Amino acid sequence: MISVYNTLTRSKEPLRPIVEGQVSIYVCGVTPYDHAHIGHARPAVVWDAIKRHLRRRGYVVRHVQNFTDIDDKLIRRAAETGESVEAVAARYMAEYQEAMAALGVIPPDFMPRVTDNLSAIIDFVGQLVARDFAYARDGDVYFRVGRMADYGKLSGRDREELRAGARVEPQENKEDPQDFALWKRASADEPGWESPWGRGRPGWHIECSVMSSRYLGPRFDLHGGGIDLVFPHHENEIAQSEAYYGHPSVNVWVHNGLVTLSSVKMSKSLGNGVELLDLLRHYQATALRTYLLSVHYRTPIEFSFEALQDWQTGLGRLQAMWQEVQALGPSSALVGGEWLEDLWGFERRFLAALDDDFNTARAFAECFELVREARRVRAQGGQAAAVAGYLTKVGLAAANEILGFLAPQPGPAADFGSERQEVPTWVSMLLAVRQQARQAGQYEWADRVREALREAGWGIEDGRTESRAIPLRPSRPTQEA
RNA sequence: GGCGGCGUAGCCAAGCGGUAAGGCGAGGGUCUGCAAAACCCUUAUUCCCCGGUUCGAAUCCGGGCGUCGCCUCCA
Repeated sequence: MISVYNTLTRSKEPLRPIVEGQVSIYVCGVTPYDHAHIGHARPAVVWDAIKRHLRRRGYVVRHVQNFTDIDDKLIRRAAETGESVEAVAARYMAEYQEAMAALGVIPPDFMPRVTDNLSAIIDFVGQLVARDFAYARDGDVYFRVGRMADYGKLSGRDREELRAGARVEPQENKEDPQDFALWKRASADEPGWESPWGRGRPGWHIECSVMSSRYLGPRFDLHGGGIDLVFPHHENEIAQSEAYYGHPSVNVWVHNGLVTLSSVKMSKSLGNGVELLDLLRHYQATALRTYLLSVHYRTPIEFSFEALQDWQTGLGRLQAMWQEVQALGPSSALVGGEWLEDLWGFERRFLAALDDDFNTARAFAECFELVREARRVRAQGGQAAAVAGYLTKVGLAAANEILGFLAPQPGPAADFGSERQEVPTWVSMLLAVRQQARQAGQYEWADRVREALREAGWGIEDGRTESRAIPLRPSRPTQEA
């Protein structure tokens, strides 16, 4: 039984799909007006893991994630660069998808865009107006929040408090400061679509109500997004959809914690090393992906290069074990002991962790314990080692199906660990001479060469029979002052 | 000011009523000419503070303090 934390009820609930054996998911996507950054990757990676786990548990999953390809920020950006809104959106949508592919994210089954859903949006708004849930004023259309008695139920606000706190500047045209725009009049130089209320564009919230129901039906199982979207976005979405359908649309509201960036002086201006394509140049794609899964999805992550680096280091142990066992096959040896049951039980424990509100942090802990136990048994050698190795391979493969920490993903980022940087001739020649010196016992000279190479950016590892040169690189992007 | 999180070893982080997962780091060890790499072992009598409930609390309740998010565009 899978349990999921529902923001609406503030408790974990058993997952009870509307249609037996199927799970429908809608996740709020991005507005492609700037580079994709680490914060955008979290919901994508988290939902990717959730989806893979649901599939592993036998559900047929239908997953929709939108692009908000028309909005004020996009219009502003287009004005700055002198491009069309479509061109700006297309560029950043492509970048986003490139980054997601590198992170091993299975694309959603549908990625609807607002601009492809205009007539449905206009119809939806028209219905709300016709039924008095909304009103038009000078080409704008507003939702009448006062019509919804339980407005505020998701975010735990009540209308009186909202009014008292009223930071919402009363807009001239609104009947009530809490009313929000379903449709916004477009000025002559802005993109717009013809509608019964004149030329305009959709408000921010309406798209999700329309597209979720269009692709998943008037009721669906899970609605995701960042915790920052709870108010006003999801609150308003609930108001619209429930006004339209007369019943709740969403079974379970699932919100991921944010990636906060205070330590890297994050602002919307970016350019500080947290852009995904930039990060992917300096860290393993698998490390970046799983760093976001190393913490429970509802816990906020205070991003730091150090924490990411530490995680990558630890992940290397899992990857090293995989390298060691991936060629092993089943054994005919009949061996066993307590360790056999431990290794055998891995997948059960791993999946149980994920059943519990998708606890990827605990799932990873199981992986590390699997590897440690396997190391212990393998150190003893013999048939037990072969059997333990094979079981570990099976376990890691199963875990990797969901968490995705092994296969380096194709993409702009060469995988840090697997990349074979070309060793220059002068280095290999020096290494060869040094090897002879070592065999002759001239260690003092050999040590000096090692030191000199280190300063030149090459680390030397002396093995039993040969020495290797490893490129030393900065482990993270240099930060601008 | 209102609403919602969070505060667990040097750092990151699970656990959310039954007696502290996991990772990094650190210390010790195996291997090695040494070093590195790799691997093994060790590393919180205790969970921000003060009260309370309970046979029993990191976990529940009340009150503080700190911190983050939202209330305006944000994943």
